[in-house]
Amino acid sequence: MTGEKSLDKSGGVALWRRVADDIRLDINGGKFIDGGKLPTEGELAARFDVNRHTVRRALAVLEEEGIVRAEQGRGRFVHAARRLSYPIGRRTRFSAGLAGQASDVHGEILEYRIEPAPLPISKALGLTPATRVLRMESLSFADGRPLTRATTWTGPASRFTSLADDFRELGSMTASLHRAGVTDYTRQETRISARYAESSESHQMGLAPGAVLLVGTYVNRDQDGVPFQYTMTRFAADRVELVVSAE
Amino acid sequence: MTGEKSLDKSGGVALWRRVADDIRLDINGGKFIDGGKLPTEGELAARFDVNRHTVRRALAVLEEEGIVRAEQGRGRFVHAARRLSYPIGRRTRFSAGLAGQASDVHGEILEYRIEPAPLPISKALGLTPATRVLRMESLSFADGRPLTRATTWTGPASRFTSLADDFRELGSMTASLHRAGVTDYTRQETRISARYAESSESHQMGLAPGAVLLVGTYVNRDQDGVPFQYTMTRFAADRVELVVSAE
DNA sequence: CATAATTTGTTCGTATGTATC
DNA sequence: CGATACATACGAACAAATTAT
Repeated sequence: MTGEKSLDKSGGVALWRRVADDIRLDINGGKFIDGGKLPTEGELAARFDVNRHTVRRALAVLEEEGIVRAEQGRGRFVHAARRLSYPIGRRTRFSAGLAGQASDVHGEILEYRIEPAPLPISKALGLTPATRVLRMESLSFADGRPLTRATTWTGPASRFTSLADDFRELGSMTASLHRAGVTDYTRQETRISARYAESSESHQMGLAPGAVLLVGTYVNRDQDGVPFQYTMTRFAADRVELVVSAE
Repeated sequence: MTGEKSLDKSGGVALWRRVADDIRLDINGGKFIDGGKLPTEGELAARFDVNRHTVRRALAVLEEEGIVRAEQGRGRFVHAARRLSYPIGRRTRFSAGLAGQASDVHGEILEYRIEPAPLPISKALGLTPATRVLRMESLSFADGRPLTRATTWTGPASRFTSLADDFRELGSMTASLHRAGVTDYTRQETRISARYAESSESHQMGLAPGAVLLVGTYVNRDQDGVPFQYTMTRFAADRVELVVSAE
């Protein structure tokens, strides 16, 4: 047996929430076979040293998320969703990277606007401050589930007048960029951090409040080495892992 | 201005905790200049639409963490700790990667044990199941603050009998491996995920309960291409970001 | 088939923590 | 600093569905 799982004093997070997070970690970490049976409420209550009600509340969360299914008199059963592997590299393309892992992959624009570039963006793209750029807020889905929430600054705006419309029409960033004369693009480096989701983000991605996000930021350069796009992509950490491959 | 910051119904996380997390995100995200003045309690209460007591409790947490400093009658001031950049690549070496960012970098072994390799480990290292390997639990520090918490399986054990002792003596994994005949090593790929810290992890790393961890897992191969080491490293997400560079 | 044991589902009550005013 | 309303956590008891004997 794995032994006791003791949880110490709160820190502002409810006990049922910590129990739910812990069980979810075990499920996603493969400690229960998919389709297998979860320990009973009583066993879990004993293991975490909490009341059965607290365990039930935690399990209710996981049922709402669809990773646990309860059957009266029989027990609870695991329905683990496989985590997708998202490749990070010099020539990463969104849909190509997920090929073979999900059958339906598509994107959706939430909002787009032409506006002066914020200072860090204009600096990263080598533009004079306040040059106008296209900011796009978008969601991507894999098999119907939200996978990423991205903010993309593309500029200067004069070079990418129809990018948003093209993306809406074609559903592919690579194809839309091609229309704007970007025949090829690469990224120099990707910075990866992690943090809690803000409430708007968890709402848009259908995540529990305070879910964990992987955040990747990078600059794309065109075939001539000119930086033209700054992207911040938030990944739902319980649905995807990032894979860095040496080339 | 960004407008209202509305926080929706709890989800098991106390309001003061969500306000604290939100302000910390803003500080770490660079929305307040280091050394600059934070909005007054009243302004923050209005912005988050909460009671002033709630803001005070949130700020008390941030003061305890040392990223906010209160001064009687003047206000509160930001003391943002710069996030370290940890390079991820084929030839990553721990201390070398942080050179120039932190003056004091060192490691510490919490525990080590020779034991049969768990199935995923033996598989990744190409060993027959249950071959004995050396498991090491370690912490690393940068400028006195815990930065990573790693679990390393090195095997087969017969090849690395004195690795733990050497590491304790030399304080360097690269140097210790050299003694065991590993003159050079590289990693093929790194998988990056993120999750909440378990209570033992947040305790060992001196983090708030439920803090966010970046988790990197990778396999190292020696100069002959033989996999000999499987590592899982947990990074405190608010102290470090990972940087993937194209080579 | 009958009954007991197991497991989830529900309803009380009580004490404490959280958040506002 | 209280007074108030609501969420959180525990404990005990019982009902309903399923499985084992």
